[in-house]
Amino acid sequence: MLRLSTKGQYGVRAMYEIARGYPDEPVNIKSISRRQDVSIHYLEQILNRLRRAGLIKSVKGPGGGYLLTRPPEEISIAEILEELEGPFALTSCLNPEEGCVRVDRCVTHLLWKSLGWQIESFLRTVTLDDLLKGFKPLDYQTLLKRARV
Amino acid sequence: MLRLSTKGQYGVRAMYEIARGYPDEPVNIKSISRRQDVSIHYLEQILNRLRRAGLIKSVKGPGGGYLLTRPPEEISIAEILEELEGPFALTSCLNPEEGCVRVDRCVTHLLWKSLGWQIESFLRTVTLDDLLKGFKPLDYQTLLKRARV
DNA sequence: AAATACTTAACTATTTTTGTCAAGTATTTT
DNA sequence: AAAATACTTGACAAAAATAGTTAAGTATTT
Repeated sequence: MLRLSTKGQYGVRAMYEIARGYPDEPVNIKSISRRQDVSIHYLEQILNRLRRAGLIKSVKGPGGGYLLTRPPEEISIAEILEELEGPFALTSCLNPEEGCVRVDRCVTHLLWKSLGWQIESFLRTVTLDDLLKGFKPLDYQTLLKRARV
Repeated sequence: MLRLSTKGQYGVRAMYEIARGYPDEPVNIKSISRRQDVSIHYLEQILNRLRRAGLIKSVKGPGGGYLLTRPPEEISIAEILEELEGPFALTSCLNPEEGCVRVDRCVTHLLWKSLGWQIESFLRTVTLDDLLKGFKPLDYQTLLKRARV
């Protein structure tokens, strides 16, 4: 249930590897593949989307690879996942493109929407920099502070 | 991404209908099907699992149907979803039955685990009674209080 | 010119989801 | 006892999503 696809998982792990080279050491796809146990071809597919989204840029030629376009502390996990997996809509009726025909009568609509908010706001508080420093679950106090509630 | 299956969605909606009959009015499958637009056969499959899990009981014969085994305020959405979709493990490596071979090296392991906790603890604070009363997203203060942080 | 490295599109196997179908069993009412 | 109502169970199957592979490039630096 509520499973994250491998695309999202691999994408975050790849971004972690690229973040390690920030700000000026391009990380090539082969080393990401080796360190994270993901096939080069599959990574290409994933990194392509992240590049088009502007989260990373590529450097061609020998010694080339991928670089973050912004500092690790400014890139949240939510951003990465949104690019690879779309909006945080837990049900198809919450997807802006599909819509819901029974919103009015639906007793669970707000529930799933709230859960989506919870997930999204949590993931917005976690950045690549947190992963670099060795992510530890944050206590509620810190979470609240970061979420500016 | 992170999509809830229809089984989980329909299950919660069916439980809502059954909760409306609490404590002594059995709700038959046909009326759940009609009110929630879900096929009878599919509902049978879902209600069967919930019954085996002890969340509901069935009454046979004319006038029969399904009844909650506990008051609506004691049955959380988390309980229902766990029965229908398994544990809140966002990645297969977090599933107790599968396990993870690279926990030590995995930089995202704790992240997904924390997210799972967030989701689960949120859903534990929402009960069928909340749905009956018309669920409104709770503010953080109330959430914290309910979660006994 | 050669080596390194990224780019893109098309394709496919596998798995999961979302149901349906069929053949029951159990209980109550008349 | 018979009929009606209602739940019970397991097997099966179509459709969609996921997870990846293959192939044929293009771009840049040394």
